[in-house]
Amino acid sequence: MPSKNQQPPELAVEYSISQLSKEFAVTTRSIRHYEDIGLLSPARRGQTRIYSPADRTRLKLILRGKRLGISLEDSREIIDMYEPGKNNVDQLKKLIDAIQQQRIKLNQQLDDITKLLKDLNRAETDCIEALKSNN
Amino acid sequence: MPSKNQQPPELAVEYSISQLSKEFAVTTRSIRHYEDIGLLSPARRGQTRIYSPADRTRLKLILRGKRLGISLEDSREIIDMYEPGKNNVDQLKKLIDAIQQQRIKLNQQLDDITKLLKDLNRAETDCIEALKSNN
DNA sequence: TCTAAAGTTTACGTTGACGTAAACGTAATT
DNA sequence: AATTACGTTTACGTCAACGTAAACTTTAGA
Repeated sequence: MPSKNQQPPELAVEYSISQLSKEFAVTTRSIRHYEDIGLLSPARRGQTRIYSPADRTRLKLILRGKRLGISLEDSREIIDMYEPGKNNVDQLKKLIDAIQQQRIKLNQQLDDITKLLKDLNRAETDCIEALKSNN
Repeated sequence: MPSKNQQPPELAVEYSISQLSKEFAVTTRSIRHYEDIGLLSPARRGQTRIYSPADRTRLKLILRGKRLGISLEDSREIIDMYEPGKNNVDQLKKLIDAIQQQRIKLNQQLDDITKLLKDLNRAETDCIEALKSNN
């Protein structure tokens, strides 16, 4: 078993699947699924998966994407944006464009969220009103 | 056909399914699906569906939810929060709690989005850097 | 030594959110 | 009268994202 020590996750050098599963409250099945579709590729010690801090970060990004309703396929794209190391000029220009697309979507989400929050505020005050008059 | 006039959608008093479909760039199949699961219940003229401004608003809320990755079931809950008219005290307290839960989730999303935007900024500058040195 | 905990692969099942015909009705245009 | 545009219902299909066994191995601990 990798990393038996109970230090904060940030400091570990490797992780077992169940450690990550617990830390991020996601099933091991999901984590393996992300590997199945090529979003993760942890090292192996024998048969057992060994996750590096980098793997953990990728998982974190995947889950953040999920919370934003981003599909796994789209997450793959986004995550791959972060390493423009070996891309050629053409690729890089595409990347910049994709980044801009994402930004647009995120700004739309920002707008949606603020509106929803306002709606919730109104709904809450309405609730409190109703409570007062209903008592 | 309801509302043949070409005035801005806000001013119409009723809508056909294809009007809404075009306005919000969603298929009629989806709109009917939302009805199937009880998220919409438009009036009928004969067999034909007639959507009121209120129906249109509900659809708008559903789609906003979708953009935020909210499931249709959860959207139903949220939308139902907006009309605390005939609820009893117990229901209202539950509602306020649910509203608080949603707020937490939304604030988490806000955090996620700002982080993602920062990441994208970094990715973009990296891209531009790579472009410079690669030329 | 046996058991319990954690790991593995393989593979079929499920759920949500629609897509995609098929088969038909109605109403306006040509 | 026939085409076109829009509407309807019914029903099977699909795709993503896992859930859920089943059957097995490996390792740590009583």
